Amino acid sequence: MAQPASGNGLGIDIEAIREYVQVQRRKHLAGQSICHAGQPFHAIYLVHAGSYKICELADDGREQISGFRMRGELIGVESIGLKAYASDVVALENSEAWELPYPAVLRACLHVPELQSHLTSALAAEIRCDRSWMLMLGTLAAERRVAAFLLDVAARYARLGYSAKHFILRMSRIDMASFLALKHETVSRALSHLHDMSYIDVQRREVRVLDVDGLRSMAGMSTALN
Amino acid sequence: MAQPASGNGLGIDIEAIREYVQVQRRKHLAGQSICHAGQPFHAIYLVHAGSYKICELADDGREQISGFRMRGELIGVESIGLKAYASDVVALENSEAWELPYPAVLRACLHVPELQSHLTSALAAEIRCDRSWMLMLGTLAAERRVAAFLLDVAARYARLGYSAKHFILRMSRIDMASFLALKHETVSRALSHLHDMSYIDVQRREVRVLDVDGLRSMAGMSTALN
DNA sequence: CGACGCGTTGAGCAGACTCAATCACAGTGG
DNA sequence: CCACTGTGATTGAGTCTGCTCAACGCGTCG
Repeated sequence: MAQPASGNGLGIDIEAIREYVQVQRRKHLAGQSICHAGQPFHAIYLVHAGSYKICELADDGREQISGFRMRGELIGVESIGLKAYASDVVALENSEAWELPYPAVLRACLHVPELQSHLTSALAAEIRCDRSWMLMLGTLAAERRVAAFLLDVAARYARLGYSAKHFILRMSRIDMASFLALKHETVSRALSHLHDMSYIDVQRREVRVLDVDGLRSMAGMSTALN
Repeated sequence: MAQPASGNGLGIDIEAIREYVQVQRRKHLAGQSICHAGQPFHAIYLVHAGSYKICELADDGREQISGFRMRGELIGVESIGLKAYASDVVALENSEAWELPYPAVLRACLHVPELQSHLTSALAAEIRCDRSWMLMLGTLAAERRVAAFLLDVAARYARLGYSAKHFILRMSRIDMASFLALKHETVSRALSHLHDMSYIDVQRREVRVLDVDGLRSMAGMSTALN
């Protein structure tokens, strides 16, 4: 049911909607934004390469990363129904996202009923993913959150066909910390400690997972499933 | 953009879909559940009276309240696309929710295109609401979270036509604490302190707001807007 | 090379937690 | 009617996790 979760598993079938939606390929250099909070909302995006971070902003300047997106995941869906985007989205590395103008997507839904239920399911999956992280952040201590985060990243790389045991973190410690509601020093210490306990091997952004079950038990996930 | 937020403002127009969807009124006594995580998903619900809490569950027994719902708000949308409900939903008092069988809702969307965009917007609003709380929980100290929570409750009562200055909290300190990722003693102390500072008057579950702007500035919300 | 951003590590502090006692209140049964 | 019980709320005292402040190392880039 719950599970680690992040992004939406269900990929939109691009080919099925090409007929109705004019898809634009948008490239972004590391640090460039897809959209800023407050800018007119006109499209959602499907990540095609690289990765992005989503940043929530408060009136008084507080801000927090609410998630990271990689290939096959949607961006901007939380702004549906609004006049303007609700958050900033920034490329973590040189990346590419496909722009799907939202009015066209809505029109396509009328012609392709499965698309409608796909979109709805994707939105619901996004909610479950957020809720799952709220649970993590609300109930796990710092080190356990970091363990859960690593497992999530690993699972997402695995889904894309990359190694779940050896990967490069695309985001800085500060971004990780912001997402996990911690300070970057705490994240750093947690990683060092996981290293000391031989759960992982970590050098800067390069991570090697040595003991998946160890990490899983820290993150409060049954080692049996998955 | 962000704002306090909770539930989805947009009420589904029941009359417009009565023709396609067989709506059942379901009453629940305090403590009774609408649904349990793992039970087959078949319907979403619209709260008609009373209030409910939504509870997320982890494999290892951890659990957390992820939100509260009152009149006009939807329940169960996060389970769309799944075979089974993702969370438990429990009535906080004697309440009533209208059951909308999901397959029928989907079918109705084909006949009433506005319903489709309404539903999508409602899901997106739910995501924004969750993100807004993630930001609160991730960036505000305990007392400020409690202040933000009170303002949110007040705003929701106001929207229903009740007083925003004097209301009864329907949930226990433990439920509030769970939602705010705190311990119930901390919530209790925070409320007492807000009382000491004359921002509120609180006796058990009865709350009187004495200084809205004071609370707003604590919660990091501009006092100008709204 | 020097500057800067990022990451790591240490020492001390403080906010939130834990444990525990007490109080208020509703429900129950003698 | 009141003692008894159980749950929820409040408050206190002491502890500890994660934060703050600060120094330092590494790597990149101008």
